[in-house]
Amino acid sequence: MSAKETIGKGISEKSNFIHQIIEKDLSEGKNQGRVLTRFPPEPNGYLHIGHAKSICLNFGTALKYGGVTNLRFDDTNPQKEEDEYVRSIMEDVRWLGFDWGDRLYYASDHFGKLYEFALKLIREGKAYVDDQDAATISNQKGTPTRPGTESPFRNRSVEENLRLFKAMKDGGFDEGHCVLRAKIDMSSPNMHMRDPILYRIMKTPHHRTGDQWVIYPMYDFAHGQCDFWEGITHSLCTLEFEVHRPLYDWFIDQLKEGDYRPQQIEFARLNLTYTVMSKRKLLELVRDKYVNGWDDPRMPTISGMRRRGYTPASIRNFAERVGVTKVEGISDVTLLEHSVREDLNKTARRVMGVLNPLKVIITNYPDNKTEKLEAINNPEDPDAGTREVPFGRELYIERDDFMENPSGKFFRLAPGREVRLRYAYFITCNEVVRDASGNVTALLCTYDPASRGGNSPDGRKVKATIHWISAPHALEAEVRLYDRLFTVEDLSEEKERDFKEFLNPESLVILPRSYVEPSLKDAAPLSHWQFERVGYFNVDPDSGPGRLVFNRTVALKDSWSKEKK
RNA sequence: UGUCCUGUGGUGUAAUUGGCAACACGUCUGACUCUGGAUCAGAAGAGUUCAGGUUCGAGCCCUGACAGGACAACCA
Repeated sequence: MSAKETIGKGISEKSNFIHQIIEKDLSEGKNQGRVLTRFPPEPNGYLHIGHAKSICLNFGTALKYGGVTNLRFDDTNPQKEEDEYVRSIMEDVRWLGFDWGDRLYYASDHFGKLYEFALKLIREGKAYVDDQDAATISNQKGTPTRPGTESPFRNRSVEENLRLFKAMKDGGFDEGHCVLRAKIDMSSPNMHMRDPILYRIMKTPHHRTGDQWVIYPMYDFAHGQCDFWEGITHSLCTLEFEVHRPLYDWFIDQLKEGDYRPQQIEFARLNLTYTVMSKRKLLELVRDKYVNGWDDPRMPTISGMRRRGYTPASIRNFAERVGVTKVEGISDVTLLEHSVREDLNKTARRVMGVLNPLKVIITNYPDNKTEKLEAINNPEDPDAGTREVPFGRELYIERDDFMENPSGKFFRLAPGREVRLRYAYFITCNEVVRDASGNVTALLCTYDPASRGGNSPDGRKVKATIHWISAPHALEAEVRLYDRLFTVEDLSEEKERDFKEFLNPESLVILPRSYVEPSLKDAAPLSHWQFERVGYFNVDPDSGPGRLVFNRTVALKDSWSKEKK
């Protein structure tokens, strides 16, 4: 199956300013009609929903215009990058439904050419070796409003620079002893043009090149050239690189021979309410154990969302919905959640699960009798068929579905009130059983045998239908309820306080003893289910033989919870 | 006292490139329903940051303000 079929129609149908630029380029015959994009993560962390937006944009755009997309790892800093991240990134991109085919690249593939290019700049008098330390160079940079000053080493001879740079490469200097800089303009209003550093010495083994190199190019010196060598036509990146573009263009000007040059177009990164998106902060949450790893279902990482039960289609649809612009804003997580419900509503099979059980005894139902009742697997999908659920004298219902003194618009079970048990019978609550301290421990009810299957022969109506599970058949399960990780909508507004102060203490609530119906006995890890009237859940990989663990992906929309407030 | 970027309902985006501001999410009604889900029907909500200008006509063009953001890592 091709990527396009996998993704299905819908992806990239909505246009945006980048598509408009590309359509104009295409109409003018630019790049011989070629569209080649790239997704260039640094393998120093796990991908998050913000990356998902970029992945959908890059791969989706190429797909839309008959082009392809390169996956390129920007691995120019061996101190931060690891193979574990490379693997997780590839897994996540594939899981999202995209395919880079054989176009897998690493910035480190281009180290040789980058070195040659640096040599060329030196020969042309456009780069020099600076022996000053980091602090000095930084001070000489000036500030955005004050011009910088030139390094005393700025005017070394070409020969000396060549000799020094080769010595850097050959390990002749310690880390930090010197760097290679471009000779551009120390008084440029654009800080990035003030003799940027091209190469630094780093005696750290690289995850791919080992100890072959002891000098490594800076990102700014690598990225644009990698695009160029790979033949990228449209280099889509986030807004903060806008000010870098003149520098990238400067490098390409020194490099290019014909008309071709990659075109960088910047778009706004994704921000989400109640969420942090910086890799640094996510790493901190993982490293200091505020969450249980990169794939903790509360994390906005792709692996976290996968474990939480979000689907690739829901994430793609979300990316499509938020669109692509240059306006920096914050998208509402509820839009993401809507996309998740929308997809799961169509595909997730319905089952019954009781989160907080309350025992119900049907006093007029025969002891030891069990019957099988037919239940629909998915009303949105007739092909999903039906299943049988066991029914008996003792059941569990949801504690929230009973209220001793029903208030306002509560129309579920209460003393003297009749409700329907989904797919089963009408029952009426007659008596409340309590323990010594007065807590409700069970309900004594009677059922109407004529209402079997949930229909009343006399046309009698009940206000509510509730879910239930036959007590002797119930499967015990651990249910993990997730809520937003942070308590404030927009973390970027809270500059004075540390983001961890806003962690939601109730972001994870574990219900150790919930019950689910027996059909879930062999539910596959990561499979999606709707617990009727409650929410969407999926099987956590922590499950094993005899142990079921469910994650609440997202709750169902619940107008009663609004009523309560 | 720099350079660059951006200002459209609560949020995210549109507006055939100068022609009565549209859509989605959310919100609120109502219908239907064996999920207080889904679905369906409808409503409220912006006159496009502000002030000028060009024009028969401006969210789109021009000028000037104002507001927000990015840029001063040997990070990416």
